[in-house]
Amino acid sequence: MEIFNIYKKLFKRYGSQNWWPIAYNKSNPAFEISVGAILTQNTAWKNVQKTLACLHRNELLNPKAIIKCPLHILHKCLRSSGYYRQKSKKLKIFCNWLNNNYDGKMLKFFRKTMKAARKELLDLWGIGPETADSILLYAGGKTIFVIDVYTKRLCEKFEVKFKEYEQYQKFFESRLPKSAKIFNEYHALIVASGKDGHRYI
DNA sequence: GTCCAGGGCCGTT
DNA sequence: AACGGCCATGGA
Repeated sequence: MEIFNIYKKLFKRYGSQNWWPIAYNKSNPAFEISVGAILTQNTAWKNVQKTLACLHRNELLNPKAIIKCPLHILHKCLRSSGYYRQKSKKLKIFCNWLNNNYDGKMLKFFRKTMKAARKELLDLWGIGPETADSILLYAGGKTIFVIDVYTKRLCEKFEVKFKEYEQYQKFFESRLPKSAKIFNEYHALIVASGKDGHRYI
């Protein structure tokens, strides 16, 4: 089945997913999205929501506050997201980078070309390809396709298998309209479908 | 009790 | 380049 047809099929079944879900900073969501993208690494979103709520409660959903926050306080909020020591460190590194280079503003960062922006994110400790691309697509509106474990399982169903992340990415991007909106919706639909074990594909 | 969640880093081969 | 171990909580 064609990749774009799978998208249409999933859309008909699951409808618009409205990603990325924003709970708090709706007027300036890019930072919250980036934090969520780091927190949800190999972790159920439900557990991340508790952390976001705690961060918001403690007025920690901004770069400067996280930079200043003592580690043991950050640990408390992050515990429910798992890997809380690593992820606390990741948030600190991300916030320091953002504050030092872009005045704490994601919008300044997103002025860069996508390739330069992607490389810069990947050079940060704690941000790999999926997290970088989630930030670029969902926080920055860049036209880049996010690959995750559900995407690879979907590919397996059609006996499509690669070694590298970027190969999966090219596979999808080359078979779809070059549209951030479609990339956005498709990845979210793949996650929705993956949670059902891709049973309707 | 086991397995998995909207991964990524690091050391060894 | 490839592979395994590690990180850690919470729900099914």
